[in-house]
Amino acid sequence: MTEQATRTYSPRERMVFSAAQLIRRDGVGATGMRDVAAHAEAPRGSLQHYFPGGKDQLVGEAVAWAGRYAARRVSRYLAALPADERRPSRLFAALVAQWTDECLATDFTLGCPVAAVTVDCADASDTTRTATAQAFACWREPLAAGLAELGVPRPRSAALATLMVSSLEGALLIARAERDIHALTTVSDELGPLLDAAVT
Amino acid sequence: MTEQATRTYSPRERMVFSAAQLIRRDGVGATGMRDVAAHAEAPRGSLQHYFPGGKDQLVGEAVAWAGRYAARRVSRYLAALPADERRPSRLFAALVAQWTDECLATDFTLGCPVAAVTVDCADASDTTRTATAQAFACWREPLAAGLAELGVPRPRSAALATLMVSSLEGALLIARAERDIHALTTVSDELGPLLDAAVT
DNA sequence: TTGCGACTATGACAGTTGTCATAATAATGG
DNA sequence: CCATTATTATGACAACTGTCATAGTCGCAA
Repeated sequence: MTEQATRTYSPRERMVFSAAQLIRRDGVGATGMRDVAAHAEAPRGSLQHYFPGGKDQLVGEAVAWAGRYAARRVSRYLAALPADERRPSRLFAALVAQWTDECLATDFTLGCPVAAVTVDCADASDTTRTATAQAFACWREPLAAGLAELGVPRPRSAALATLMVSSLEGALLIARAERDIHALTTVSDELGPLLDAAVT
Repeated sequence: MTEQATRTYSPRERMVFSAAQLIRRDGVGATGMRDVAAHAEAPRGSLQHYFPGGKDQLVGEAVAWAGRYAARRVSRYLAALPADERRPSRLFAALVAQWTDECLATDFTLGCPVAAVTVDCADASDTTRTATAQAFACWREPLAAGLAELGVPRPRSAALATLMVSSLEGALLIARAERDIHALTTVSDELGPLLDAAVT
């Protein structure tokens, strides 16, 4: 979420990226298309060219991008786990730490774009709602696979993956409201033993 | 959240109530003040009279109302627990069931107003952000007290309360995106044993 | 060159938004 | 009854919003 997207990325990609960035900070309603173009340093006229579906399409692609990004990050953290820390609790702690660091670095200005779109569009636009559902699935799937790889039996690993995503998402919400990391660390600490106890 | 607010409630109360209702369905940005007045069947001119602070004040009061409501509900569920089910897992299950029923009854059109305001206003308006923080605290406090009453030692009960709120809030988000109860029930089932194991 | 496609520029559109100024009405206490 | 306040009514304001129509520019192939 933090890599520079000024060059080597096409204007189209930058607009999707910027949309996700602005949405997770201000919400969908407060994010105008003109703002997106400006933030992406992309020409305004390209909006209707690349996104003929209008704002719905742009928001949908932003959410899809965020989902793929989150999935990639899970795989990366799983692969980067030290040999003596290959436990579910460590994977979860790494995920939480990522959000914690981002919260502190950005002074709690950024949330989760998928959560924002869910809250703002779940009842209005069905296409974007579907996009959020797929984004959550996209996030949960590699998590469940990772837990299985760490020794959690298969049907259970999926359930624990949804528990991880749920508590992480909720804790992020609370952290942003309180401008305090406490909820995130609490969730990580409390859930750790439960996760490790699920390995056979 | 479902009681009829047509009579015996002042126009002012109805507007706050309607604001919370509309916000948790459409988000803050998509909820206009004219919509709130119309939904509350209140005169439009009363808006600037009762809420001279503008939309910020109205949103803030709606969130505060939602926080108090949630707190009241926790106490009620705690008191209503059958004598042979006075365990933390049952309290949590009751809370989750409440949201589950509401999701099914309203076809997943309604979310949590506090979450919506957090996502939409955390970075924009600091007064409403503070309101969301207080609402979360308002919700967590009686939960921690309830856990303590059920036998969870004091410092731990607060941590488990934030874990409960976090996972519930996140699961509600996922449920709304997927239009499926599954995340809510999963969270309830998986967290139950952990909660009961904390009683001394 | 010519032509054709991809991309961009620009301005206008109708519909909102929140907010305010102003005035009329209802209620209440003297 | 009057006077004072609480509430409501109404219209207008400027500032947006997303979307569209139209024309423009660029690069590239024939």
